[in-house]
Amino acid sequence: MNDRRPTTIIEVAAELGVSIATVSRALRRPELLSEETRARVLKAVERLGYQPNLLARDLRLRESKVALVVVPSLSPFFLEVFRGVEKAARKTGYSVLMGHTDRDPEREHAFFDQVAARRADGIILVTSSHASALADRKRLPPVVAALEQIDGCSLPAVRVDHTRAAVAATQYLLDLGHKRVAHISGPMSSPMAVHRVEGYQQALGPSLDTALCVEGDFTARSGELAMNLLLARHAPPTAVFAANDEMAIGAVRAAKMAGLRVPEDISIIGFDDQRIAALYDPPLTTVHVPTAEIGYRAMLLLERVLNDSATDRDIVLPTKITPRGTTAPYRPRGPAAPDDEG
Amino acid sequence: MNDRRPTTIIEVAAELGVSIATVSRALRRPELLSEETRARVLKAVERLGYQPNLLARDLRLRESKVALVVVPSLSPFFLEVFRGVEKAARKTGYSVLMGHTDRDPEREHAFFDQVAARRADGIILVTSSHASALADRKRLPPVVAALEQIDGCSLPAVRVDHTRAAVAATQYLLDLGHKRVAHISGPMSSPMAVHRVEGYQQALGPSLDTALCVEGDFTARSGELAMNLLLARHAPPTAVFAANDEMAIGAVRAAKMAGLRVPEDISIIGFDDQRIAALYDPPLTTVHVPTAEIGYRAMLLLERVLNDSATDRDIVLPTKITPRGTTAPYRPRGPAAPDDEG
DNA sequence: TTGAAAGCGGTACCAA
DNA sequence: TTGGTACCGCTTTCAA
Repeated sequence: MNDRRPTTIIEVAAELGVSIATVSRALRRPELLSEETRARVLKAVERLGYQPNLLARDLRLRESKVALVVVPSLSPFFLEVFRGVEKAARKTGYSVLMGHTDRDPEREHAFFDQVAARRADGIILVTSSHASALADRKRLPPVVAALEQIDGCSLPAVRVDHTRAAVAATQYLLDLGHKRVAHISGPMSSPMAVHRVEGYQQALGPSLDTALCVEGDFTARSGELAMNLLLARHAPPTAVFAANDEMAIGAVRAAKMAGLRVPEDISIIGFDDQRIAALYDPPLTTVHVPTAEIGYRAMLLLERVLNDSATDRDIVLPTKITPRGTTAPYRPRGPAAPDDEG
Repeated sequence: MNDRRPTTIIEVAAELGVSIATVSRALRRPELLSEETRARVLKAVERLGYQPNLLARDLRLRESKVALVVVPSLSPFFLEVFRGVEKAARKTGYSVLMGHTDRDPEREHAFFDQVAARRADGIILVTSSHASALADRKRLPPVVAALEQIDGCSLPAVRVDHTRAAVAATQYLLDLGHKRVAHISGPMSSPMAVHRVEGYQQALGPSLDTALCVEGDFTARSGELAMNLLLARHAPPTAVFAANDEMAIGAVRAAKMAGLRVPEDISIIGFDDQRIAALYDPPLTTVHVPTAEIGYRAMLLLERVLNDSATDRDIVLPTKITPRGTTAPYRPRGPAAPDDEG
């Protein structure tokens, strides 16, 4: 069906009796050609449906104009970052290759190799994994970190301050009057999760009760499990800060299953503000992270890194507590209402 | 920082005093070399950190080993398809480029051009838009349709039968005893949405009430709006089939806001079985679509199309009603419970 | 078993 | 303003 090979620059040139240089110029440096020649060439290009072979062009130009986005997993959360990257890429004429590592260092390496092999010009690393792949590499490809800085490196980065945001989330619950504020963290293998616990701990200071901090793995299921554990404590929390929205939703489910009303009996705050947060019932109070914006800026930053080679910036974007339906001021609870006593 | 240019095949050859052909062979056709030479070359490759330039290789070989996945929008739904594609790609040695069109024909064209320009070998079209870009193209790139066949073409495809699945979904509600079953459809600009309405209509047959069919646009918000409309009818539905999960969730919200209990007062079934469906409260009854599997098979099919050039298959995968918490047998409802009377 | 060399399809320098 | 041509880095005949 598709047996004819694509038109090449040689055929276009032959068709018009001009040199291939002229055809090339008509496309890349039209100002160098006479009005007339340019028009003739362009018309022929159109007629023959000529498309320059990017492989050849890129080989000659030593650049591929593609950016590689590497995410740890294909979740809606990272998808938002990707969306931002893509938008910026379209604006700047880049194509975007996307890959996920499943937190496998071997696969991380494979993506770096893609750059070494010139399939991409640079990498946007949206990863929360340790920079294992980065460490033992002789030659680093151009790379920008998104979402958070890679531990131990000081890459150009576009990110948020996870610790500060976690402090704010915890403080938000404290300000609501809650005394026993628990935390469901992400896996300690994820630096992002670590930074968020640190914020929780900072906010609580000396009043920190380690029994109220349970480790999850960022899935809803783990949030459910963690919540069950917390509710089984003899002094269960009245508020919970979960390190991401999925776990927060799991926690809400577990609370409901245990017969608690959210937010009347227990407050829960998530993190990220994924789409599901606003959609959930009740809508989830959470920390908004400008994911798409991060991706957008990261791509722009990568472009600068690729061009100037001098840029070395660390862009920190603000987060924002977004109150919705899963948090409420603390009110003492019990089997009966307080005024039953009197 | 990264000023040294990458090692080329020439440098490796020079280092060893062999020809570049030998180096190339060590990597691509090792069996042609003597044991000893091969070992020497491989060691030098390792030592120098040589990575063949894929641009050059691809130019020579006239293939890029990249597949382009084109989706209409960056939603978690399409992400699942992508996940499957990526898995198959990894297995078969392809890289995956992803792009979304926002249903803009111009951008669809742009992606086809990427193939014409040899940045990718073929396309996996996960689109529900009309094949506008396909129609007015002289030379079609190798393309596989995923999720559904493109109207008017008969591309190799991996898909589900949307109409049949919609019949089953509607029938499921009917079997539950519901008489007034409404439908919230996707936008009629999407063939997928059209196929799903058709199923709804088929299942209802002559008893179809056009007042019970409202058009949405696949967003939760539109589901909410549609539901409000339906509840305002003087004979409101007792069951609703929404053409995707997001709209179904919007419908559930609207029902709750209107003071109805789901599923006691009204049953709602979605379509797709996105992740959010199982997470929602109550968990959404829906039609399971094997999205990742579709992507996986589509990539495998594309590879065959690219190689054999003879394949022309139409693979239809099964869907499955997945009962969860938003549907229940029909029971007449009123302002008071039935036994309040006695 | 190895080497020499002809491309793959462009870009851009140097001349004319 | 245009043409001739030397690359870009690799693969693969064809010969030795």
